[in-house]
Amino acid sequence: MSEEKKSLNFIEQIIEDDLANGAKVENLRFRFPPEPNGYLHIGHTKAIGISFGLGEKYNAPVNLRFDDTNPAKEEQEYVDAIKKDVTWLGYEWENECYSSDYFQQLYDWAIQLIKDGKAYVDSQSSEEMAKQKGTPTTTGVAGPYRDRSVDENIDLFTKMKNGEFEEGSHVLRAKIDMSSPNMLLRDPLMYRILKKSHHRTGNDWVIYPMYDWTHGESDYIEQISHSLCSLEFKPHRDLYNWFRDNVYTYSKENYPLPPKQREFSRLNLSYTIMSKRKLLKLVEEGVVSGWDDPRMPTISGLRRRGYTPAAIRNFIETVGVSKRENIIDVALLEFKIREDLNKNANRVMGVLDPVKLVITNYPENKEEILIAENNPELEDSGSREVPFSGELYIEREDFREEANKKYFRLKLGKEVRLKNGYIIKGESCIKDEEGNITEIHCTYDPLSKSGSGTEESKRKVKGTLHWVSIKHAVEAEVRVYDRLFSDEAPDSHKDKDYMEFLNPDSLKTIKAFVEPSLRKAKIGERFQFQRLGYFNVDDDTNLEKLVFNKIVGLRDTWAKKSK
RNA sequence: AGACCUGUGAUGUAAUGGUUAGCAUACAAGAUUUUGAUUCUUGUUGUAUAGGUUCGAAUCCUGUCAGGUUUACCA
Repeated sequence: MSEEKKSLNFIEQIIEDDLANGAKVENLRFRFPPEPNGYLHIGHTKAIGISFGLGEKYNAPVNLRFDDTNPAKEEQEYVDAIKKDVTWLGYEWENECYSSDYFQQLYDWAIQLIKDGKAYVDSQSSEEMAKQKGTPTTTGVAGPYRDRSVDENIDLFTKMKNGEFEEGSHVLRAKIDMSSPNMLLRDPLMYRILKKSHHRTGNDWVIYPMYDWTHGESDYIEQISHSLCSLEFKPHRDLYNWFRDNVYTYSKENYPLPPKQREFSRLNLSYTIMSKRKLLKLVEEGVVSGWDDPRMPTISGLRRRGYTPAAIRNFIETVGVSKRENIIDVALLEFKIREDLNKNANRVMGVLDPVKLVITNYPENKEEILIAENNPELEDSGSREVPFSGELYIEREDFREEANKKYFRLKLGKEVRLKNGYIIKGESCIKDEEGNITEIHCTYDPLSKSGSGTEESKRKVKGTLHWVSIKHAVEAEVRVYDRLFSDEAPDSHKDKDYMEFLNPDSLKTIKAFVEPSLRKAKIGERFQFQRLGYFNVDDDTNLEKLVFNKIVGLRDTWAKKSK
């Protein structure tokens, strides 16, 4: 591998600088810390790619840590789904960690902070506290409980822990600075009472630590060197450091390396949304069939749609890392899956919108076996047999009675080639009362068979059509997807709800006919339906029913021009 | 608007004070093609803005403008 002077992104630069300033490469350690309250989406892949990518680059461990401090929203189902998705993407974590495993340590440190006069129990309502907090432009004021004695604080906090108080009656707050320009430093909450069962700790705890108190200290316990998160946590950094520096004075023998937080901009993709809450609503309201609906931007949705881990990882790689807001064109993601599948997916023929084609001079009842290359882009991918006969299906839009020279497909009096087969000439067509074409008649040139080596077989005709032999065709259900939203940034409008932009035609279910070799196709297998696009075999496939998802269409300059 | 962050073609990103600002996607033209695909060639569009520092500025400084974040017992 030629490591051409590949430029470093700003995070890699920070790490290189740290290394140059004495940090040891063997102390590098990263983490990916999802909250198990929903399914991972393409946006998370960026965070995953950054931390696990750094792990691969520096041969450093990367933990998968579940940030499970809010039992009201978190479930084991999500933990399992997240593990499956990260694994599917091809990453291996060093340790599977849970913030809930640190609840006791966090509690012990909280006691020390109280003893040092750096935390206190507040017994007001959240409204009262919010009022005292001030606003970004006005400073806050101290509440009436801010100067409780250490003994009283210890007593109250112990009782909170022991379940002697109701939810909402008391909280533990860090005592920092009510006039800080950073609102997060105006005595942030560390603990609240929550009498809910936790998916891992059950009913052991009735007080739960808040994100800010938990996250940095979890990094610290795991000795994460660089805690990388998205930009909206930038203001939390001061608080991250405040907690870290205090705890460090208590535990530097056990945990010698203080971690540091750095922030990057999150990924946004055009024509979709990236908020777990909003995605959950699509699931709950039945707009989609589930978290893994192929139209969803979730990892599980992309997987079911037929995306490959390689394509997604390449996409993330190409997108890069910076600190500016961005909306990445979904066309880039589509390019990446085409790039992968063009190289790796076998070619087959299927007709999505069939019309009958009869070859009038083809001997009655004759059948032939034609040879078709599996993948001209991949050496040694071999070939397969495709049955041919005098009655075929072709795509309805591949025939016109008459058309101008720009139309390369079948028309009356003109020739095209049937892929892997013969050159045919349009002769006539039959229509029903409404004028719809029901049958096309053509003649073929028996000497023009593909690969036969004859003069005739080498003739150049402009168009080539895909087809299936009616007698041998296999019926299949094909699900054709369009973008879920019609707007480029559906949740960026202040005056309109993202639900207003739902595309009513995002799913079309079609009855199609495919070549018989696909009878043996396995769930998850991907193919290029020639001239149409890439498709995979959906999970709903069973012995009676073959179901395909359209992953993405081929690039189609003709469709663009003919508009 | 207090504080903080960010502004490079249509989109994303690179250039770490030093040649005509690079790459990918997108778009366009041509060649090749038994997929109007692929592949190949070529082309179009950019340093938000005004000053300053410097021999030299996308890069450093200041102002302006624009966008974002920040006032949850969520993470």
